[in-house]
Amino acid sequence: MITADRLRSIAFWAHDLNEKEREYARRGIIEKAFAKGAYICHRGDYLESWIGVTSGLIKLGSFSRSGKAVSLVGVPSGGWFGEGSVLKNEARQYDVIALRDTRIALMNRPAFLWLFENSVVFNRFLVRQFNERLGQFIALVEYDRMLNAPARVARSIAWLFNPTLCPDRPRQLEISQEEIGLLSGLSRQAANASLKLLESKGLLRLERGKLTVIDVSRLLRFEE
DNA sequence: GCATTAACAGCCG
DNA sequence: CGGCTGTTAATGC
Repeated sequence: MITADRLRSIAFWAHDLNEKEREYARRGIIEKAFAKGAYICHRGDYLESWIGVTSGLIKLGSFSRSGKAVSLVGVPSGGWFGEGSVLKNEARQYDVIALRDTRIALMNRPAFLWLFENSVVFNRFLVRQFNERLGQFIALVEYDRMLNAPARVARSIAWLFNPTLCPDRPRQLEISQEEIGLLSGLSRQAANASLKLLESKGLLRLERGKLTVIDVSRLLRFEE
């Protein structure tokens, strides 16, 4: 179980809840650490928790029948995901992998369902969250069929900075170019070339193991 | 053509 | 040293 202070710092959605609701949330949450490369869950698992990334970076993805990795979307520190699987009480649709050492928060299903049944504010949050994810997944269709490498990298990064899914993210993100490649479904070398192009266009700034986003909305629309 | 893997040198913490 | 980056060469769809 976590403290009220801890809840405030890891759960942006809890800010507008009333005291009783926050208390239910707090008591339903534990934290766990995962090493770089570890699976947080596999597709097909019944993981009965709603998950928040409290530090580090994870990736939602899966494997095609041929064994090829399909990367869907990254979730950076501050983001929460998996509400669909908890609500429907169904198996996870995707593998979840820690791209670097990562801490996650797990809210158990009873706590989640209590908030779902009792809190209007929490439900408003959920609707916004679902809506935003739906937009991302629709954009993913375009992503595969129409976009070249730099545009893919641009979107993969921009999605990490989605202000609804991950509000108040610092513009600077600790992420290596290899991890960008994993998120974008590209090799490290291809990610490197794309990143340099995006930097030359003034959309972001590169440092060793870090990047700073300069213009999220241009990244989101970038095509070349 | 475009992206991938392999390989290597340079750099930085 | 070990991890990250920038680049090139060879290969594949």
